[in-house]
Amino acid sequence: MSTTSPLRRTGGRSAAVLSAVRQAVEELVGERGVERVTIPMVAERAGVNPTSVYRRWGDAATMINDLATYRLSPDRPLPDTGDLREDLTRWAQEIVDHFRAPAAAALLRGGAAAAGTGSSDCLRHRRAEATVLVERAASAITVDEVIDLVIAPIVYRVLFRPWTLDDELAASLVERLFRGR
Amino acid sequence: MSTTSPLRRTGGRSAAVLSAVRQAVEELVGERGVERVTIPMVAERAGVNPTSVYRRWGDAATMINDLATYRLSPDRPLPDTGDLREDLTRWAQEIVDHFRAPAAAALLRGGAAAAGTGSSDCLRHRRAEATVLVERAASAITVDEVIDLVIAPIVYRVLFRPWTLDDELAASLVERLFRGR
DNA sequence: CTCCTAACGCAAAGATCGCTGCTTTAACGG
DNA sequence: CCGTTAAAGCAGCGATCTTTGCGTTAGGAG
Repeated sequence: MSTTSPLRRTGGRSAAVLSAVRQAVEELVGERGVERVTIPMVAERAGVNPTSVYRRWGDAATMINDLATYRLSPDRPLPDTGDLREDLTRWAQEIVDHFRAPAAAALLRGGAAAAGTGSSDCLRHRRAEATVLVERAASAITVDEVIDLVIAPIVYRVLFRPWTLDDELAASLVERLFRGR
Repeated sequence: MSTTSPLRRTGGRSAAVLSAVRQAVEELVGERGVERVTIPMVAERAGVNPTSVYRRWGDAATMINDLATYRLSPDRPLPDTGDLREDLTRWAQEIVDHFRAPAAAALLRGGAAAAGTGSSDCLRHRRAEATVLVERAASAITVDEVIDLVIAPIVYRVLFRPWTLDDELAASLVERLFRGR
């Protein structure tokens, strides 16, 4: 009997399963979209028994939420060049680059689909980051303007016109934000 | 044998099925969220045989995307006041009003979710409409600007912040389009 | 009105999924 | 090492979804 803490097994086989499943989820989400990823599918590609996945995560949504790591972690350092426009450009570029990965785009689609039911905004971190950048610079630019003029067009393209996510997009959107149209 | 064109049946029973399915999908997507709507479910509520739905659309994602695409009738008359700004404002207002209905918002979520699998854009009619308005006026405003500055912010709000779809939104977005920020 | 056949309904077969006992393996503590 | 037991594997069940073959209904053209 363990008196200190409930015994957990984190290494060896468990770690291998976790790793294999994580990679399989990322691949499949990118290939088929969040909705069309099932646990038996993931298990097969990971070379793991479906039961193991069911026992650990319960259902596909929980699994994807847990594993599909947003490469844009909330803890990552934000650009801080001293120039708001430069900061916003780099920040927007990060976001565009991120969503060019099919898996990331698929996750955004899933987030959009779920936004109605779970009232959770999967882009709230981006909004928080915009707030930091804007308030730090004490500029006339508002957060809502950043959302409308930079984030919204990026999101629109990711969802409906992903082939228009080109290298100049981030810079030109931020330019428009400052220039006015 | 029809020599002119492949015979299609659009009226009568087919139209009734389409209408019933459309209403059922809107209701169910609004109630349960896009991911949890299945074809047998839709068929039952529509009073239609599931086979008919499978034969017409193939799968749930295609069906939802198709219905989301046509929800705002392509045949409806566009505003034509002689003033581009006024036309765009009324047009944007129509769209905002439309998406304030929870069922319409839910369908857009479905369209966004399904946009990945097929390369279909359920907002392509809105883009076509914008093209008509802009080209008719021979203005300096481009279609892409209308999409980025008017449609994208509306879509972003519908998906992630639906409570911000207020009465002034359409007018203020169009104003920004003309004024430059 | 009549013919042709697209589109629908029905029913049964087939596939897939999610779950649950039970057995087997191997991670961690002593 | 050895013992304990967390976690993985296996097999099989029920439910639901999906497909398919075939008969029936009714839209559209002549």
